[in-house]
Amino acid sequence: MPVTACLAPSSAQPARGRVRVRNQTALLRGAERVFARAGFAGATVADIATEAGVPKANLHYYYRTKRDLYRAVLTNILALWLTQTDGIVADADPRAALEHYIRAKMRFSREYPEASRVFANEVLHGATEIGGFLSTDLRTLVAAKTQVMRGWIKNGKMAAIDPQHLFFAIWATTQTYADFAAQIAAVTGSDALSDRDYAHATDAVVAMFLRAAGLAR
Amino acid sequence: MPVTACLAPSSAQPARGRVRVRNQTALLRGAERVFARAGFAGATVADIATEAGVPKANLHYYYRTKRDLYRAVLTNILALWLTQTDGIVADADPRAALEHYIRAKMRFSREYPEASRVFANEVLHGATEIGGFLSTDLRTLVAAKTQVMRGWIKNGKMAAIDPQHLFFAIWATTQTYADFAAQIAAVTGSDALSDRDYAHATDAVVAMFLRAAGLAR
DNA sequence: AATTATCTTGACTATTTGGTCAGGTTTAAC
DNA sequence: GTTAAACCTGACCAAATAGTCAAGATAATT
Repeated sequence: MPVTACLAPSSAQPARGRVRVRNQTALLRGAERVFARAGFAGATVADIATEAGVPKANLHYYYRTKRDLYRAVLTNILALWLTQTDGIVADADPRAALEHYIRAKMRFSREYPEASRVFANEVLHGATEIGGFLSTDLRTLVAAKTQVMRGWIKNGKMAAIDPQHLFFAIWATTQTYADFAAQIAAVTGSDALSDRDYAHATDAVVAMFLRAAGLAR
Repeated sequence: MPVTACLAPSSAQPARGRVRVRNQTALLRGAERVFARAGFAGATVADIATEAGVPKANLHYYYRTKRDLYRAVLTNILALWLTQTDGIVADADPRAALEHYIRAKMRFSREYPEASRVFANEVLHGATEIGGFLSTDLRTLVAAKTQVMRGWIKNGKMAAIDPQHLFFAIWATTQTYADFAAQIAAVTGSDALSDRDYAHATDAVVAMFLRAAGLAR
């Protein structure tokens, strides 16, 4: 299911009617899929329009350019990227907080693989559209959360790992199950991971990072 | 430095002359850079030709199609991807072997970021060109190495982590320093990681995974 | 030196693609 | 019901792009 399915379309413009909402939602969903499949450059507006079930000219009525549409898709995705760190606060139990975060990230990869791939593609090619978000919102968030972890470490509640690199490793590992699904499928010899496979993968990843952080039971 | 700089160009065809070698090398180097920057769809043959310093028509003399050139670039990259696991054998010291592997992977990300990005982009979009490689060579290699690790685990020389997911996590984490450099730079607030930063990152990653595998000193 | 094979490249083409637009249709407001 | 705003879309266009080609230049071979 695309991220777009659970968010009102681009709140930048006032929703002038329900027709607008319906069409923008369809376009954002289709765009997310096509951008995930082909990247920004490889996606064609004709493809997106077909996927969304609207004529190409109609797409341009709602989004003046392909880039505008791309940015709208990214905005929806970023909204989901920031959340889920709520548990990481000073007086929380480190193990529970970290486990919760990792499981949430794994669930994100499972439920929104297209969103994850669009994001990955964007960053891979220099984050030209979302560079601002990364160096402000995300950076601020990470600064706060790593500070919390440094506190945990100082109090002996967690092993002395560099919290920033712990975040990088967690992001990379959890996203790999969406972004590099083709590689994982090839190596495991299956077409796609089943629910069971995913649950097992999640447990394995959680176990790895908890042990890495000195938080294993 | 591009991967291509240290490999003879496409050994598929007999190198008929030194002119051929020189031009193919230049083209592969240029192509690696441009594909890394823009992906397959986003790269233009004109760009690649310019980057390589040859006329576009000359590019097509050596590589009939853009796809042929892309495949040649990938072939060079894959050659480097498989190596470096030599240390992971039954009678090796698990800690030394794993540390060596992780450090080699981090070095790869540092030295060949373009190659890493081309590979990432290819897998991200379904691995249509290298799917065969992944499901044969890589799969076989992983099967062998995970078998070794299962032996280590059985003998109590290593913690009971799923070796396959350990590989996925190591690949994801080490590659992230090349593939998601934009994100890392934004979060750390620097333009690019210095040698010191990279050395520190490597130590952090090694420490994390050794602890995760129950191999920390 | 002659001959052949390899290489070089400006000019060209067919196709794809992002985006426009004018004129028609539907929806909402009163 | 009338009017205005929002919506729809087939047809069109300019730009970009992968790939071709033919004629000339260079290198290799004898």
